[in-house]
Amino acid sequence: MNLNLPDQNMHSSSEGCLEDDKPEVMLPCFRRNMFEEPLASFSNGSIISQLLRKTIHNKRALDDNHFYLSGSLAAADSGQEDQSSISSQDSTVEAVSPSESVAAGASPEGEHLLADHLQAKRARVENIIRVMAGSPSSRQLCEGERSDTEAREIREARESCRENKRKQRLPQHQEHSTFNTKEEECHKLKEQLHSMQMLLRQLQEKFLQVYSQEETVYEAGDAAGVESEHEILKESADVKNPNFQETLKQELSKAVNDCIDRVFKKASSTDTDMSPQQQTPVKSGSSEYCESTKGQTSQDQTEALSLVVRKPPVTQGSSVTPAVKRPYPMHQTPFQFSYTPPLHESHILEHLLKYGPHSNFGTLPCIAPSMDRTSPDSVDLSWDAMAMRSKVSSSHFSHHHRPSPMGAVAVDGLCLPHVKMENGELQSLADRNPYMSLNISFISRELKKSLTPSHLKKAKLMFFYTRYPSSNILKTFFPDVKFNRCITSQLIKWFSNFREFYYIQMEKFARQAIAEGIRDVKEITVSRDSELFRALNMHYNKANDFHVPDRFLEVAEITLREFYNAISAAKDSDSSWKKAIYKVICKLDSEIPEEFKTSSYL
DNA sequence: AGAGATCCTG
DNA sequence: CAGGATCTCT
Repeated sequence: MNLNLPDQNMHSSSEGCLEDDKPEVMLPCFRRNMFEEPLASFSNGSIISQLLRKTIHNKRALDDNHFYLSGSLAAADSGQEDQSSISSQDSTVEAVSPSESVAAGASPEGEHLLADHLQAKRARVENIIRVMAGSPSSRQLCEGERSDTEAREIREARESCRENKRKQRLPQHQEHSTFNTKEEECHKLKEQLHSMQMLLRQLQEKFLQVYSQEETVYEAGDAAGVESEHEILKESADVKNPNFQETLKQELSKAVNDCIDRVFKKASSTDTDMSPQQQTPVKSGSSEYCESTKGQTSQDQTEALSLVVRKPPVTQGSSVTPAVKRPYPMHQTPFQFSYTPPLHESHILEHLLKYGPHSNFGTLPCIAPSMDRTSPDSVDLSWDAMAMRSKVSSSHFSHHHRPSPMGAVAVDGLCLPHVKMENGELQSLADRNPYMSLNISFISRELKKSLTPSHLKKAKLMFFYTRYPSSNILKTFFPDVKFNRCITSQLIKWFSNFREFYYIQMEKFARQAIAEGIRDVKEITVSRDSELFRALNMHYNKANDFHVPDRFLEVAEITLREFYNAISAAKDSDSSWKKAIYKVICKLDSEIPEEFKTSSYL
């Protein structure tokens, strides 16, 4: 009554329209990686051919095809292959990589023969990769078809490998360090290959699973869908999946192929750096490598499939934390092959989401220099995990609208909100890439999850801006949450509880003011020093690491005055006297900062 | 009927 | 903060 109720402008703040999406945040790097980097990486397409050419006339070399087959199959197996199989793969890398065979392609008359060999070998390598992507049955077939002679050759090669290892036990220091470096690189390469192979299968499985759910189970709702999910999967998989499956296999095979090209190129360049004398004992290098990597393989593989990536120490490249978070910093790290982390599933998934399956996996952080993020492994999507990280640097989180305490490490996860923003762009991409949208939908869905304590914390902070969020707002601001009826209700309930506490405090302090003899409503104010504010801040911002917006103080003051007036007018005798107040307060919601839209905000 | 808000209780 | 009851609104 005696309060000046805010008009519309009062809460249509200057923070921008809710739907004011900002495509440019993401777009530049998106385009860059999608269309430029793959081109660059394709220029390396003939690496395998070059490497094969170098070894083609090496009569003493073991049949590397067998090695490839063995190694690939070993890696394609779900980590249960024995160590000797894996080490044979290692030795293969070594056997091919040396570049000492200068004479190989030198003789002109050998060109035709060489070309034939080259083609044949390349075909075999590609075939192996296809086997990698193939079904377990096809794999078994290959195993079964392997002749006894071949098996024996492989065993002999392994023996030779170990034998040479023993002979080379006492290398010169320089040589040793060279090999160590090379081992390190090759080991990481092997890990990456292994990871990709694992991912290949997982992606295939997920693809099948999700595609069959696409228009049936998921839309029908969660609870009911779970049980029927498998039946639907069975029914639809046979009809729909083959084409998509094949295409996906091809795409991933292509990616793996290119990855291998890069691997060999790197290995080759490493060898080139060696002195001629060091290059000569080719097998010694391979044997050393073969031995030394054996022990680590099984251990290192164990975490390569985790979606939640362990975070290494934050590299504070720049001294100052950026004031404005860039979801995809343009910062590019130099190509440091030796220090690249293992290829994680999350990398693959993110890559697929951002660039689509037709893009080149060479743009992945572990392989290519063009990382469009500062922290290659900050891929965890969860608000939860980011909140955990924020505890480390929560001291930064003290200013209004300060986007992220993570600073340079700020990550949007899969940037689901951005994906929504980019509908137009994505559509054009999807036109060129029919599987893009499919990837986006299923990957984002796969990675969403239920509410966590960190979501609760985020919701409380959001309460400073909105007391009555709609379900749409909730969906917008919790992009990493898999919404269903239950989750939505829970979130709504949270805000209901927040309001309850809020209104209880208001009534309490209003009565207190009246009891204190305050006669004029203008005497009632809410500042950051107020007891009321402290109570509210303690409830919604317990850690006190969030700067409560001034607008919330205004709203609190208005609410308090509403209660004061109502109680003063003895309206509280009416059972529904609060409803009028609620009606006023619900109009005072303001815009939630954009930063809250990111799943990684805190 | 279902969603959402409040009230009450633990 | 969750669960249940009740009420309102569509």
